[in-house]
Amino acid sequence: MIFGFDENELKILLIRSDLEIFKGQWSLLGDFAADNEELDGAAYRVLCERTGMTDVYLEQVRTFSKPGRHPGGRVLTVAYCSLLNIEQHKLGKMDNELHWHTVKGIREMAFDHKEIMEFSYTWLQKRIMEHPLGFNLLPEKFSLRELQNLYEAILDIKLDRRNFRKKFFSMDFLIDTGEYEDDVPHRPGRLYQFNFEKYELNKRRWTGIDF
Amino acid sequence: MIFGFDENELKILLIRSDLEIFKGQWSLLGDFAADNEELDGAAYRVLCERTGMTDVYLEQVRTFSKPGRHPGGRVLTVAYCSLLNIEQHKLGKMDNELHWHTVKGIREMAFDHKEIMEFSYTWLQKRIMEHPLGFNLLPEKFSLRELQNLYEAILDIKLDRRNFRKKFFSMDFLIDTGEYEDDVPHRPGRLYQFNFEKYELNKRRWTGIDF
DNA sequence: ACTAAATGTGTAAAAATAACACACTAAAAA
DNA sequence: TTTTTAGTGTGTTATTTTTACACATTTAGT
Repeated sequence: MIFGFDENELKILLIRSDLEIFKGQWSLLGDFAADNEELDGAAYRVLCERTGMTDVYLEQVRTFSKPGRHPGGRVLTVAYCSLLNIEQHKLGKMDNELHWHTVKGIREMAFDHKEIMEFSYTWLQKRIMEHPLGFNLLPEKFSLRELQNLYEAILDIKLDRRNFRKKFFSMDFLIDTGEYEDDVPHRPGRLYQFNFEKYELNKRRWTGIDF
Repeated sequence: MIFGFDENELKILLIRSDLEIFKGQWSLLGDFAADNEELDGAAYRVLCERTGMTDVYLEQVRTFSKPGRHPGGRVLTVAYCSLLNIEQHKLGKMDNELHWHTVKGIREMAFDHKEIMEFSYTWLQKRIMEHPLGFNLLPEKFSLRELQNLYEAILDIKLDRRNFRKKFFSMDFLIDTGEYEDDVPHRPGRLYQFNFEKYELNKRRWTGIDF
């Protein structure tokens, strides 16, 4: 499950299924693990191979094991969730078979991947409430508005501007970089702070997913 | 990971390792899944075979996959967590090779089972804060004191009597059965309510682990 | 008879969360 | 050029949740 965030929507990276019976359907990225490969490493390998990116958030979600879930025989799938900056990925050359889909818009998928996706999405919604993972979906520097849009998209709810800001500042993860974004069209509003002042993650205070 | 609760301590059911190199060490209960078996079902099968019990809480925790974690070759372990009423289990004839250990007292285990146990224990501590799972470790009818002792043992903290009671009553999961326990030595205290009045789970209100 | 340990009970403080309004700015529309 | 619309900045209050806390009472143990 490779998630990205673009145009204020949560996206997921999919590939066209290469199996005849799932022709035209989309499937999650995956691969078989080598005999001597730890699954964390295998998932990371696939991630890097497919996206060309490194240093990406990745965490195990759950194992799916229904018999018959793969037409070719018995296959267990250990699902991993990854969050990356979609812009950074798009800058590299995009594999032709890969496509970013909106999470909300997907109707049908190959195998039991719809079920896996829905489970992982619910998992992510919960996870993001407990750990500051959202940063991984944004560029290094971002505005509060971008961050709030991200949370609203993932959780599929509206958040209060003031409470959101209060919450994040109280956690003390954000550093005000003092920079402003200038080369995007200005929105209404007095000081542009919310929209254009850039923040970044305070890495001294946040050293991992557990806090 | 088969957890039980006895003598105010969290216990876990272990078996002596049958491998020479782990001689004398304890290991978690497990088995290989059959070719056409869903892992949920396989875990449940092992659970029933070993304990003779049915209708037991069981949930997937995580998959462990380090190469070399099993001397006989590549083995992936999908850990499941089960909570059962230890009294009920003890009433059946106890397999000679099985033994209930205190979770806190275990020093060494076969394979990487110590790591799996610690991960699952942490998982359980978190899980039990979010879902009312504790009931599964107690007999059908139990006192508030038993329930509090259980939470204190699992979380390894002291809880306030009044706040604990308030919390559980506000959740509205408990039914006062009107019964009292008489055949155990009375403890000090005025009305015995906390210690001896029996409650049971309100199954109308609690239909699963998600609430 | 006395001591020790555990009980029953309610309230107040603190912390976290949720709700809310108005003046201001810029873009878009008229 | 004016008007409308949408979006911003800011602080306070109310609500809810969580935590802290004391004393009279009861039984077991000595």
